[in-house]
Amino acid sequence: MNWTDERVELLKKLWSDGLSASQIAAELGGITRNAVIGKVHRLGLSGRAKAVQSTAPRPRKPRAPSHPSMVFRTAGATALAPVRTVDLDIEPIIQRAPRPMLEPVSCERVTIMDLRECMCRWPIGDPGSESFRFCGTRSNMGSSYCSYHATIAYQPASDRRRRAVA
DNA sequence: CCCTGATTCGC
DNA sequence: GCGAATCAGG
Repeated sequence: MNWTDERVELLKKLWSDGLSASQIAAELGGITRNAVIGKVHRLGLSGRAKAVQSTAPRPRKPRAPSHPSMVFRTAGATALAPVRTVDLDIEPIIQRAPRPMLEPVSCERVTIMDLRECMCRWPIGDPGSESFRFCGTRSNMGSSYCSYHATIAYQPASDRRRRAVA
């Protein structure tokens, strides 16, 4: 890979923009960060005004499932059926935070549309995240069996007057 | 250990 | 001139 004028100009730009050598190397492609640094020095570009972010903006690791039933197995060591979820345009409000569940729940899952007050239900994921969902079971397990279910309310984000409680 | 830039030195 | 190897630092 040779240093064409085009690549050198891009290198200058990215370097002045504060990108790290490895980032620039990835951007240019087919080159190592050492090559970038070497070139930068040969061009006399070293000594940037500011090293952008000393704290690396690392992507966050995905969190663990928010409900034990996502990972629990039944007594027979049979994996639970995949949780059925529904993608709704809702604005959830958790009125009581979930606590660890006492027992694994193995029963039919329902969407938030079918949730009732008596049902075991819980949020999935972090409120505010795109992947946030509600899930519940159709059986009436109640809090004596499942201490994890949360008392939740939701309202359509598009129409907050039509507030409903699940 | 991960990352960073700086430097050296054989090619 | 190039860049891998190496170094020093956060």
